[in-house]
Amino acid sequence: MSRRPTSFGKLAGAGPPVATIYDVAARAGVSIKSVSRVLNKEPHVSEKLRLKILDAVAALDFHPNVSARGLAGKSRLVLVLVDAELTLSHLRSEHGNLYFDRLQLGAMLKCREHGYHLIVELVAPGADKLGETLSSLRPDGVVLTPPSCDDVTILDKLDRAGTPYARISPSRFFERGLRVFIDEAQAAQEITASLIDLGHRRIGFIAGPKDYGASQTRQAGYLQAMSAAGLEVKPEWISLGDFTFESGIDSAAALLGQTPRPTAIFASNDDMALAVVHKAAELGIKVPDALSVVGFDDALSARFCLPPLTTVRQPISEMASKAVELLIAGGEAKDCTDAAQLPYRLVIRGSTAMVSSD
Amino acid sequence: MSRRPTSFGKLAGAGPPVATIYDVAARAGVSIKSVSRVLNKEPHVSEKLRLKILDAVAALDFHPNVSARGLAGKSRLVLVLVDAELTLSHLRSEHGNLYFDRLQLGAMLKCREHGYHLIVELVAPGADKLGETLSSLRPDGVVLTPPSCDDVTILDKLDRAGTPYARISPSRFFERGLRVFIDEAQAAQEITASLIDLGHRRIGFIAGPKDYGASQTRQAGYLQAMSAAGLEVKPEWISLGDFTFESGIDSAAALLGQTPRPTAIFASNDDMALAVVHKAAELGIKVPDALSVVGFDDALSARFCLPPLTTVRQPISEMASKAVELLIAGGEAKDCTDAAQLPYRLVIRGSTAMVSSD
DNA sequence: ATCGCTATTGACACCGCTGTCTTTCGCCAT
DNA sequence: ATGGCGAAAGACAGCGGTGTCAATAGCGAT
Repeated sequence: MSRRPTSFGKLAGAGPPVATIYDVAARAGVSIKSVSRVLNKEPHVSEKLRLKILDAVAALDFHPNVSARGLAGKSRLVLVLVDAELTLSHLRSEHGNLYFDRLQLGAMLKCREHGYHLIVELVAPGADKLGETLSSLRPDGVVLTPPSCDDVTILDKLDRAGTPYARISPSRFFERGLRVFIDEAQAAQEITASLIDLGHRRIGFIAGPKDYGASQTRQAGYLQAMSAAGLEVKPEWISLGDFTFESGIDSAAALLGQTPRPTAIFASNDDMALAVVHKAAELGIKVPDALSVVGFDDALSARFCLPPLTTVRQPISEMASKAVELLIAGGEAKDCTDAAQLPYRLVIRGSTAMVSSD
Repeated sequence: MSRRPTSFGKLAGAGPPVATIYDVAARAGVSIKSVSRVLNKEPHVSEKLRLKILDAVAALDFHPNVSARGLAGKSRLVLVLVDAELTLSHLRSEHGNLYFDRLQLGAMLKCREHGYHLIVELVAPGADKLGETLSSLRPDGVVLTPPSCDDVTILDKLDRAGTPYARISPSRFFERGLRVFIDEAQAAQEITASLIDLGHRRIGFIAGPKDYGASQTRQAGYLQAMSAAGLEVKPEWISLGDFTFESGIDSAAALLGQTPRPTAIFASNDDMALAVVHKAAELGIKVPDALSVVGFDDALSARFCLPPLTTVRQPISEMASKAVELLIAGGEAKDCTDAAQLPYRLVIRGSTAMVSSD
């Protein structure tokens, strides 16, 4: 047994005494290594010793020091990277956005459950400070959200640092890192079906860039819903966008210029859906009376535009929780899953309605 | 010079090599202590050495390990305690709330500025896990917001742990911890004056509990504005509440039952102001047409009720930034301020209007 | 050239815990 | 009893920094 002087009870000026592993070991009459074994649920500890140690731990209200553990092994820190531009734009617009609240809540609770802690850091495209943060903090895992989860620079830096990361709803590079996502094909199919149920027959679709996996998937869902309903899809009903508002304007113009024009448009993301609403207003087409519009993502703006957008919501909080879970599991075993699919939810808002007299 | 084997370049399985202070020392041909001195801007380092070391630091892209520093000295961690109930209720209500986004952004940027990191943790009344978090994380400081910044249990635990904390907009125990706040008296005076400017003469006031400092201060501001405008304040115009919605209902009933009744009511917090709006609707009194209502705090609900509430907004982001600044300064010097006052802002919304024909 | 002093610099212990390796213990077979 | 063995428990060396104190260097005064 070590004769190292225990710090417990010393009357240092700063804070009151805080129990260390040495104090616990001394009180239980064992070596610190045994205490460590119990704390980490390692095998090879007799039940008798285990109980004695647990007693001492409780009596001293001992909690292992994160820094010390981090120095010797895992940091037990999970880093959440918050996108700088996105955050700033939220703050500028007076719109509330629950994305980060939900995200953090989910991540935080899961962290707590496992004795991990959540560090929040801002990241700007280019990720100047990321390398510094990684090497000085050495988090056990990083949670990424759109759009930064698709930023090559960031992914590269993480790979180079050898830090595991979980990407929430990535829209490309599907082979990189751990991933948490929803079944986009199914969701796309379902939201298309909801338009069909409202009586729509001529339903236009605005695709995303063809090199984005998400884009392909959503289009497949749209096509499948149409064919399942026995509806024909005219080639000109599908317009190619690139997920930006601007491209949405062009696509909307192309779609709405047709005769007869579609009575509903499914834009494969909210930005483009917003553009459709915008263009429709410009053309004097009333939404949802004369045109139903649906998007995808439940973006911040979707909730606050006029009319608010019917779209697909992802369960952010659960996804964050799952992301942390995967990261922690990944640190403890090699044979763990590297991806998880969660249930989505259709959010019906004011931008859709029964088809008007056709 | 130490002959300790440098870890730089070792081909460990996990991550790529990361420079340590030993690597820097070796490359610069100095002792690690000198490197440490330079990193911490300590005196007693010759300019020549300093430059050599800085060169090595840059060349190796070295960033000191937070865990190691934490173990030996300061943790460089700032903890933000997020109120559990508040957060959950935000999530339940579909209302957006920028409070935490603003708070975190401000705190985060200031942390980054000083090489600190932000840890976010949930805290529930009772603060079960707080002791554990404090003793295992040993943060250099904690940022508290309402309502947890007024929770005795939490303050006690922090004091007992000897952890410095900064309270944002505390409403009691003004002598405890570091404080960041706005000039409530002045703000109350100004918002009262704004009612007077709208032509109101009979302005009711709903006070908070008399043992709350904030309450006293706001009332003083109200009285001062009235007297500055040469307006009399009838005793029955002041009703005592306790900052809860329920007490606001009672006070509103008392105030609105008078003849002639006030044309405007200043409730000393938003919850009570909301209650006034509620009671007025019940009595068939239109807000703002027949009654102007103002609150205080710019609470979450203030923005989203109908009509949205005119109130006083605190600069959350700046306050958080200031809080972190105070905490960090406090850790480095003894003679630092323990309180800071920041500018507020009147937020004029739909609950106030020119007084109607009297 | 020598002494004295202060400004630099370095050696070394230590922060609290985990990984590795050794020692010791309990128990069964011989 | 005696040897063999796997499980239990401990000793000890780091992890990457910081604090303390001793060693050294630089430099004006004598």
